[in-house]
Amino acid sequence: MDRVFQRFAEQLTESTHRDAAQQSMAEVAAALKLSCFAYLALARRPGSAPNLISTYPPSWTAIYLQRGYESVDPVVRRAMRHPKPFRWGLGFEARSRSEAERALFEEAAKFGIRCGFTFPIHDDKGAIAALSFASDERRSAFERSLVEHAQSLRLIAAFFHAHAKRFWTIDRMVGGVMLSPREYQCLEWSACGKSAGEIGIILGIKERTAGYHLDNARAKLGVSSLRQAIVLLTESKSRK
Amino acid sequence: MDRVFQRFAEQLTESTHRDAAQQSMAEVAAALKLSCFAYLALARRPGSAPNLISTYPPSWTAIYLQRGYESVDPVVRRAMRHPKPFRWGLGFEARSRSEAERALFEEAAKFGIRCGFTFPIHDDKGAIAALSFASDERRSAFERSLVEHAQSLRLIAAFFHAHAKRFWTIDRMVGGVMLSPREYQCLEWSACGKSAGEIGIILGIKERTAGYHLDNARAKLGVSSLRQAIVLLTESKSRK
DNA sequence: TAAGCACCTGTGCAACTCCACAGGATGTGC
DNA sequence: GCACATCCTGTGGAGTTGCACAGGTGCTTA
Repeated sequence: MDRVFQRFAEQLTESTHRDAAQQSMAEVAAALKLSCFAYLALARRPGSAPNLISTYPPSWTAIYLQRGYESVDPVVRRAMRHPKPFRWGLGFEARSRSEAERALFEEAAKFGIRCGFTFPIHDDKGAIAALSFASDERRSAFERSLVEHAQSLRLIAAFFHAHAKRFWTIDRMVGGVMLSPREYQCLEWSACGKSAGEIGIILGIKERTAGYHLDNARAKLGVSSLRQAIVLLTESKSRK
Repeated sequence: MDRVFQRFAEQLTESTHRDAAQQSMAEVAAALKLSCFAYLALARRPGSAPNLISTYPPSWTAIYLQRGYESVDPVVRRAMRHPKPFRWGLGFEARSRSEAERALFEEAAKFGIRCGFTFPIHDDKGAIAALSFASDERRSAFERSLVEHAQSLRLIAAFFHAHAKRFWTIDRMVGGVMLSPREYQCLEWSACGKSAGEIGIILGIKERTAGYHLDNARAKLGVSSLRQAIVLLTESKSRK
């Protein structure tokens, strides 16, 4: 079992994409006979989409994200309220559950997500996430494993969250400055070695326009060369 | 306790220097009443110095490293043999201990390092390290904490190792490739926006020579433009 | 001794960057 | 309506990069 955790630590630390992180957690879940897992990081801004890394059935996760089900998920509600781990199942919080929440649970059940155990994550920066392990029915191996490894899984949840949040490269904040969508895009392509002419072809604009956006990016970042701008871009990417 | 581990995960993941990593572990040790800790990563090549991150008394660790005591440390010997955690104290492995090993233990005792608990780390890549918590005498709080948190501490050891080994990355390793001193230097200046002519003036070489080194750096890194090379340089710097 | 590596330097030239000038359109907030 | 931000496009020219050719020295290792 310790080789499993050792391997998880290595893989997660070295993961630079969400697929690798997902794989590292999937291996832990398999070794502990925990079926499937879902790590859900709630958006900072209400109404924005959360971020998910999961081995739940893709047909279910696609629907969940598309319909914004995190807003009517009683597991999420509970996880937001308190960082203490909890069990859930079909009768979970039945008395305080809305009709929409009940419908969500019934729909998830059709995809084999009927019961589970969730580790809420409230980090120092105010972000809230949850790591859940789910199953289609209560199995003694599943339960035994959770009890036996509860403390380790809490640590694993914390580390997974600390790494996973770096994958949400969303905003265009570079060197403390916000670039426009086009400026950011052109700078990214330049960092890939593309010339203004090539960027123009890629984005369907003139070479001159691509150059214009790169000029703007340099000016905003207060640097005199694209190379310096690219350093700032790369640094901001690795900080997230 | 979970806030302690949560905080540790955040701090360790975000640490870019050994001081930050040391601080993250020191806080865990303090919270668990585990006195001081020492993470020792053995060198791959026999005879080379190990790497140490520790809150042991600096007067002791300086002597330990200077005299190469890892080669006569029975704790290290045991940790190299098997990844199972173990306790040690003044009578540790007395029967198989050499005179030099006995002397080492007695010397450490003078610095207040008399007993402890060690988590050996054997990673997938063959590297061997050990995380130890030590004390000047056996205290019930120390023992109780170790028993209670043994499993978490094993995970913590694995994660600490996965992160700490990044600090020993040899200089001038960029994108998995080792650049020559001059190549690295010229690339660093280029990343600051300096042209080959300017680099030549700075380093007291001809513009042509600076360009030659930059050409070599690009070739070694397998990229076609300096911009791409600078991305790799910046990434490798932020990973250290 | 020969080979490999790192460092040094010269030439030429097409493509590209950086900086400067100029023009336009659209959408948003006050 | 006006100001601002973003996006779009044209011109010119000096300086620089990327790629190619060529030469050399000194040190280390098998």
